[in-house]
Amino acid sequence: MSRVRTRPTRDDTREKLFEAAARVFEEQGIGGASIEAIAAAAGFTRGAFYSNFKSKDELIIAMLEDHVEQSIGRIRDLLDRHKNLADFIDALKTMDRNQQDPLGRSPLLHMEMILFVARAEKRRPELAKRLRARRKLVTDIIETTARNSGRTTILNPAWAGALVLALEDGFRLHRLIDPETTPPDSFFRALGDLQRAMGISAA
Amino acid sequence: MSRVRTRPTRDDTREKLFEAAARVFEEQGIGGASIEAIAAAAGFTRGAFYSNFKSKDELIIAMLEDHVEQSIGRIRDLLDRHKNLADFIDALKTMDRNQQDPLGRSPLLHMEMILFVARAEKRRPELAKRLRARRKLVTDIIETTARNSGRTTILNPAWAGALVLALEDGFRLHRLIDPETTPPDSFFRALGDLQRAMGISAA
DNA sequence: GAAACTCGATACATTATTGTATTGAGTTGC
DNA sequence: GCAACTCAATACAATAATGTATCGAGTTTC
Repeated sequence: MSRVRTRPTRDDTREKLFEAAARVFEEQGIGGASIEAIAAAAGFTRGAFYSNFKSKDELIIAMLEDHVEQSIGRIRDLLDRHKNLADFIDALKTMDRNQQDPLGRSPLLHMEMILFVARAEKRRPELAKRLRARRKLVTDIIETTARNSGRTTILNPAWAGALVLALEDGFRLHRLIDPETTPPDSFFRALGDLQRAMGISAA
Repeated sequence: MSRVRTRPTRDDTREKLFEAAARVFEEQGIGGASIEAIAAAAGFTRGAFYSNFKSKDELIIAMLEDHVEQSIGRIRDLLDRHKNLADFIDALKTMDRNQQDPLGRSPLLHMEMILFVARAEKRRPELAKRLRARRKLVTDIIETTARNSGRTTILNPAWAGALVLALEDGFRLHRLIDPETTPPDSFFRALGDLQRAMGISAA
């Protein structure tokens, strides 16, 4: 260990580039952002960028890996800490706000990334696979929860997961252009409706 | 009127540029597409492009106006021709496939455009307004239908519209990266569930 | 049918963007 | 403490993209 570190570590630089890229992508879109703009937003030159990533694609892929890993980690963690459903959902509500990774923080960027993955499917099928794995984790949780909580005739448990995820991203998307009629809690409100609808089957 | 027209009309050219832009945007994203690439895809040079549009932004805005107008028109038309709900939904199902405007045809482009509008909100607030108007038309229809069909305690009619639209775009989005678990009829299936859930309230 | 007009092509100047090769300050191993 | 190494900056070459000005074939008007 040196006495005083005057140079940031490699990880610091990468992290700064992630944050900067997120800001630039949000403003200009992934396709519209130049490497120069990203590096500058992070307070670096292009040299720093190329020293850390081979290309814009590689940066994006690294950001995605990071995000999916963190997201899966958070979900597993919540699952361990909150055994009953109500607690779990409560924890979800409060957590959603202050996230460390840029992708989880910005709905616009989140959408942008999904489109990137869809478009990159041919070149990079592993990206879509990662997103599908994350998706499957969530749908499985929901399916299990639905099965255990009470039987239903309205919705089959396997289907419920797909529904919930579609609702989440659907509201996220619509909130971008119509926040007035799409309050932040729309998704959780829909979740509540869904739970009630499934409970009702016993009637 | 001349006897034989050897030069295409202005509208033909614009239409070709729309189609070409849709293809290029789908492949490269809006931000990643150059004017050169769009013009070339349409079989023109950049000269033709600039003769018809001031910039890429203007082209996109024209495409959007076109799409929203057509979409609203189609909805109103369907509404007139199919007075009862079941017919209306059936007509929706069959119509969804073969649409003339590029934006309605490509889910990826549809999403891309929403992001464009969200990002352009500050520069061009009228775009988001148009999308919100289209959105309100649909939610109003759903609200009215829900009110007339049978009262409910599970979902309030005003809320049902937002829910339906979120589902539509949510499934559209997820189908891009996970078509396996998101069949094309997912949205209609969810619609059916929703109808049943609302009907149940009487029990 | 000739003058005015339209629209896409071409040519050109300018700026943006990219990727690589090299340099040098900072760091680590021994 | 000095040799090897790391990493961001700088310089450079090449290409990509933009926007404008101009030209000419085709079209309309009278």
